[in-house]
Amino acid sequence: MGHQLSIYNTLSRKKEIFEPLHSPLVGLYVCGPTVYGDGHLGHARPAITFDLLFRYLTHLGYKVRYVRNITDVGHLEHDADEGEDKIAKKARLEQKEPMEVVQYYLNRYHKAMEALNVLPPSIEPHASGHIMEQIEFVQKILDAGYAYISEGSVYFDVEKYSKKFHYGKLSGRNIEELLETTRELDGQSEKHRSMDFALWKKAAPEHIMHWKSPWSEGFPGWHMECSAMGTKYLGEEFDIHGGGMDLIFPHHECEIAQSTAALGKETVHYWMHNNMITINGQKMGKSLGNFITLEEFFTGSHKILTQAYSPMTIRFFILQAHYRSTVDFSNEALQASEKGLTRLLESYTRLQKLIASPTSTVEVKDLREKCEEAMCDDLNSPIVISHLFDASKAINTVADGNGTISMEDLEELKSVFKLFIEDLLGLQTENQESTNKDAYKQAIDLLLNIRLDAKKNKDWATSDRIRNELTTLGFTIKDTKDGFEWGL
RNA sequence: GGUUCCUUGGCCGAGUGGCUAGGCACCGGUCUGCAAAACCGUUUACGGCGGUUCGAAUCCGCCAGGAACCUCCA
Repeated sequence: MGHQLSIYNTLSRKKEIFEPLHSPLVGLYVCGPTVYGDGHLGHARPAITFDLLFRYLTHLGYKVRYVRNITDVGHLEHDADEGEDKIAKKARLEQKEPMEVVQYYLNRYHKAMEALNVLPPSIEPHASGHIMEQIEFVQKILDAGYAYISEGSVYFDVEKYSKKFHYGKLSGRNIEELLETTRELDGQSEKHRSMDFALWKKAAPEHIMHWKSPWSEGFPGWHMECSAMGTKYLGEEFDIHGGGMDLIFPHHECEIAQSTAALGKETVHYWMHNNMITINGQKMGKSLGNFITLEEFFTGSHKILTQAYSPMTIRFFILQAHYRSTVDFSNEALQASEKGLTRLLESYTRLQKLIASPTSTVEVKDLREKCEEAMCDDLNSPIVISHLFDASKAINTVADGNGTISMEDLEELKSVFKLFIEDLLGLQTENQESTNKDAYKQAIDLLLNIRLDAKKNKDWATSDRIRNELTTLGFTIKDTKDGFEWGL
């Protein structure tokens, strides 16, 4: 390894060399979904981004503890302190237990993640399973003097906190100004200031999810779960915290404030944020109603989609852009990704069948190095992919008989492709259910061998019939110099 | 209004001072019974105007357009 991993830290707004606190151990926390609806394209972005990070850190030899939470309580609609709990609302509408709603959407989320070949995290804690930890965390903030109790709810005192610490350091918000302009107390609210946020909320009578606490029968504020669960599983200081850019404010800013107030120190060393997926230049999101669920992508059932897209196409589409860029959805862009992915994976299949020669006419020696370099540069997956395409051109040249490759180079190329395509980018190479059955494979081979004989006898009718009928069934048939290739 | 960021060829999308990104599409060619695939070649760029520099897509300023956050969102 000639390179050091550098990652962009939102705190400093620049790339920094990654130095773990307790190498080889690495703590990674990523904000997971609020499970009150089906996962959409937007959910796939952080999942895939941090899956790539998880895989790469592991490849570098780190022992990663990856925590991705499940928000199943406390996430309110409309206003952080006034709206209805999202899970509870869904449960009310569907006349179900809140946990029934949670389990249903969580199962579907897991299924989608598995399809996208996103590795499961080491720990997937539920907010509702850590109420005690959250109550203790709130108590610590109260004890430290940075929170106040009002009508059974507990609020974070942003003004007091900002006298000693920097509230706004992550989002770049200037809180001094806001404090000036909101000096007047708002008599309508339990809160002293509009910018104060809830650590614990007293449950209104209609709320169906509530727990006992020293202050009231109620539930934790949304930001609380990440502070409590992150520090519980990764320690009071840990390495990386990730999530979508839209969570920077208020969620992550509040998390920093909570942890700093309670523990007196910075908990997170590197903050990483993936950018948004847009549709017609606008953010794709639940609240905007312009989202397409992952299920709809896989089946092509959304009206905006001209076809179905496989999970691997979605994954490749996302990896073809850098995680800190916005990426704009369109059928055209997805179809381009689909074709590109096919090209890449077909050359990978061809690679397995190449015959070595005494010498090489293709250059493969620095491929591994170039790919590692790109990954180390803040996970630049598009560059990795461009290098792999260069290599796939070399593979095709050799496969066509227009070049040669030595045994040494061939082994290196196989090793690099396996590492980057399968292990790191996580692109599954074949549909294992359909092509792994030997009898099935041999039957297709038999048909195509019959076609080959027909071709030799210039029996084009038989030859074309076999090709056309197989094509109709969804196969792709390609003639090569001395035989054929096929796929589904 | 405040904060942050973006504008690259027909489309997507890297690149942050000099060296062909890459993919998709298009066109020409090789191969093929035909087709597909593959390979070779070609074409289309850095929002506008200034500035710094020997040299700028890349740095600085202004202008235009767009986005995210400031209320829940990945």
